[in-house]
Amino acid sequence: MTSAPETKLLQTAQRLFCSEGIHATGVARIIREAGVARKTLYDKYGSKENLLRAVFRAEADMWFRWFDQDLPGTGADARGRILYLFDLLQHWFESGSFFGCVFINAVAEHEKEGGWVRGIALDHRRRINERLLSLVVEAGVEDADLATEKLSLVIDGAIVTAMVTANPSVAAIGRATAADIIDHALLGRAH
Amino acid sequence: MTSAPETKLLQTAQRLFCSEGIHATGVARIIREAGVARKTLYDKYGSKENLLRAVFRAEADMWFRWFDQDLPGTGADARGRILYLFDLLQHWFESGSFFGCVFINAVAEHEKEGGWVRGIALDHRRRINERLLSLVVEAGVEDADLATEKLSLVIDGAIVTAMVTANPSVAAIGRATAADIIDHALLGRAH
DNA sequence: GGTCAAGGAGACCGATCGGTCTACAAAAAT
DNA sequence: ATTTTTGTAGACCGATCGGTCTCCTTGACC
Repeated sequence: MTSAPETKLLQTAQRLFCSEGIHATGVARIIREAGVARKTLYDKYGSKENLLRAVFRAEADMWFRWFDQDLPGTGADARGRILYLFDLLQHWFESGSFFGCVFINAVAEHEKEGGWVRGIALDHRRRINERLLSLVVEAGVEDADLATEKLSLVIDGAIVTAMVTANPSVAAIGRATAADIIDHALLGRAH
Repeated sequence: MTSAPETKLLQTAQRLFCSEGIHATGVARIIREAGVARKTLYDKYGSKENLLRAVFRAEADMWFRWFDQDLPGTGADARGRILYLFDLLQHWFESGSFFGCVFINAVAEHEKEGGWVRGIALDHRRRINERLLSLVVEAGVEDADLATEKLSLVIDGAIVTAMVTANPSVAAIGRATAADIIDHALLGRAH
């Protein structure tokens, strides 16, 4: 059974927006590679912009699956789950369909002052950092807010570096850096 | 005295490519805001793509000024110079003309497989990491290659986070993370 | 003062953009 | 079996894209 046109469009757009860029991807190519009529795209999504919003939602869902299902499923302690997040990142980088984070990429190629895209990316970032923070707090870190900001920065750095270098193993660099951050913060507590 | 058309074009392109995106910036807007004739752009640069290459060169020059002039000018030791790099980053973020790294942004909005843009960004990255590595070695870090990769990742993370959040103080987060990395590595040596 | 290159203003080109619309086939619902 | 929905194929629209070209002005140089 072949997926519904709506799903096919979403998956094709997700792939093309990330691998080729959003502006560089015309609707003609999306519908051709999705094997779908032009009218169907506009019946389902109304505009290219709304299709992009759907891609945003899809990638956000991936992150929430990580936090709400995969991480708890490990049974590890908070520190272990934070580090396991980087294993999930590596898995993403290795998937063959990784060409950067669609939020970051979208901000990069849209107007940064007054545009709607940056607002959506900020929302996403805020929600991710909430989840991160609760892990950091559970790990018993001293200055949890600072450690969370550090980890968030490392995650973004790993994503961008993986996009530029096309080398999935940068996730391990991120993981080691995260360990430095956490262990330094835990040391500060003991002392 | 007003700058030469060539300079005006380069500065305008640098600003617009970063703040609005490369594909989203038409040559009509570049020449309008540069106050220059369309023909002049094509006399000087030949194409929009070549203008982008010139913008790449300009941003690379900024980094090399940092490494070859600003950092040695501090007179600090290697660890201090590495940390001072994040003060330079903060200065960049605060400049009002910061809208992300043009290399990263360009990769984000161009084809990632087989395109020429990613190659240029990789070259830039490699040259920056060379400079970083020599600082890390001078700092006396144990596994200098690993520490360099970590620092490079943190730099990219700071740049991207500053672009998305428009908050220059993330440079301080990056600086603190860099300190975690270096101190952890120096600790490993002592032990 | 005459010459000539540099640059501005803007018409113009083919291609492509996002988006709309019509015509028709397949399938689902009744 | 008939109606209604869903989707495809593709013509078509105005706008904009990057790039070329002509015409004209300006200012530096001899």
